[in-house]
Amino acid sequence: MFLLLAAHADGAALQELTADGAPHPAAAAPQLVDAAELPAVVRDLEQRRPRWIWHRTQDWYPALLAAGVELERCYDLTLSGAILAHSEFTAHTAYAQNAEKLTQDDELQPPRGLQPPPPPADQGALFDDPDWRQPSRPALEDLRTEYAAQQEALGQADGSGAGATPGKRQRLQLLLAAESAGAMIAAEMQHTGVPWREELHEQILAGHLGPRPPLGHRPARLEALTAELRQLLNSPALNPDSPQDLMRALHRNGIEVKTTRQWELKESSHPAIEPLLAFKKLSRLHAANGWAWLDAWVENGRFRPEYVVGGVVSGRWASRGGGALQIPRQVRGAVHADPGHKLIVADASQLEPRVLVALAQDSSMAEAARGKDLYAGIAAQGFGGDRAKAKMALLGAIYGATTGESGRLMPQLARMYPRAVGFVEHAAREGEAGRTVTSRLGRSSPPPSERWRHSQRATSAEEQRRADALARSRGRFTRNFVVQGSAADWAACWLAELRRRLRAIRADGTPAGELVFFLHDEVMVHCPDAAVPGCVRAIEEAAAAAKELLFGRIPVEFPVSVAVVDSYDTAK
DNA sequence: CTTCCCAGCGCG
DNA sequence: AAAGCGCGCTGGGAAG
Repeated sequence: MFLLLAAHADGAALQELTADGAPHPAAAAPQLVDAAELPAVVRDLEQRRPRWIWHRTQDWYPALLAAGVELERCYDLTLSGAILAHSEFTAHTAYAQNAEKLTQDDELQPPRGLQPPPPPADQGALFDDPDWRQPSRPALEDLRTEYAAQQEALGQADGSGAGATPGKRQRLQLLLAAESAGAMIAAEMQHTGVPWREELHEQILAGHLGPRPPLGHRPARLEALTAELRQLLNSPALNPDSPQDLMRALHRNGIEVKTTRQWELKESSHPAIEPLLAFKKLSRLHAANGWAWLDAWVENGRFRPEYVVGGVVSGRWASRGGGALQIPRQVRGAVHADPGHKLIVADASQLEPRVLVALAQDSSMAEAARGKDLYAGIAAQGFGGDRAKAKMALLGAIYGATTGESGRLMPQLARMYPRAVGFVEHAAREGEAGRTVTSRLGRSSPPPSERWRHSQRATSAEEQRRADALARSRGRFTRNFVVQGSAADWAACWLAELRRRLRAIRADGTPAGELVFFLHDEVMVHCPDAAVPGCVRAIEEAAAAAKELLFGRIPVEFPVSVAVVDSYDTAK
């Protein structure tokens, strides 16, 4: 069952659709629902297990969650439209070609059918009416047309799979489902929040920085380090937070650095370096995750960041506010399970290299990946057992390193694993030539900008040099995109499969854990003690399911390492 | 005064 | 040891 939900007057309009997006013949007229009644109506309809189709998950789901309504599945028209408009799998469709026309002038314009209605003609008179600049709320019929167009494009994605290998249409359909599920999970995780013990965070801060200072003042420990630095560098007014100021002071004292980055400072043995590095470390803690952060982002024992699904071109999530995807190790001790609960922290070990093995179907590297530690396997096969070397070589191949240690190791890696290295090299060539590359499930890299294409028509030698540098830079991007993007595909499926299993456990009436955090290749579940074993199993089964959804039955494992802990800092 | 960019560093 | 990918956030500092 497909139910389209659109904004209407002071509430919503609801319409049942067929699978291809036509109005369902049995219920031709949309149902109008008052905003106040909506949660109850939706809860009631959910019993028929529909797929909810809506413009943006963010517009509807948070309020429903706040009203206590959880839903099983949805179709997010904005996220799906963005994928379909750019995917190589649908590039030949009318949908993608129309989208391209519409976005030629403005990269950020949403797919057709999703633009907000133009403001009313007498907009000037409404200047102080807050309503006219509200975010887009497309009408039901526009959304229905858009859904039908997306389904048509999806149906035209060519190729069903060979044997057990999923074909392009299936993969793209899977990606849209996983992306939409991700949008629901993001809203649910924001609703639930990460369990965060403020008093533990404050203990960490006090231990490093001293007691909480008055507003606008440096904490005692930073004050003391500043005084010490001013003396050691003979600079009584030095502000060590200012790179320019600091650079001048360092130069006056014969410390000839080109930047003030920590690794460059470490080269010097001047007595001021040690307190300076200590200052930088603590200053960072204070500025990014200090008392002000705690005041702004943690409430009633929960950290509730906003996740931005589809916020990264590769398919990774981004976040807005609170730096949710950069929780430093220093403060992870404050992430603490409630009484009678555990945190289950699971991460996919060496995800990107393993994804590369599967993408390239490199059987030699698959052999090396049989054990828990892929890098050790590679080291044993050809780097004299030197794991660090093997790791640097492989990451260098994925990132496109050309110089330094990892650049030097590339030829050997290429001899050992011609298929895996050839795969990323091919992606790099495509990018250098201005073409697009695509993840396993069909998310494509953006085309080069007009400025980039223009640069490639260089005439002078100087222009040519710059053009080549830009081309290589884009090659590194597309090289990484196929791996990072496919890893994001895998992670999205892992997450969606895990959510499904946790819901199934809960539906039995058994207590189950809740997803509270997701970070590229890592999930955190907050779980009643009794539910831990079932939850761990769900995490592992979901990982196996994700592999099969992406690649079919192939002899490459994606092991997850699972830690059951009270506190996040003891997870790794 | 506000707005924008940079350097630096946190995460994967 | 210090290159190569993707992000967000902060304070400083320049530009408007």
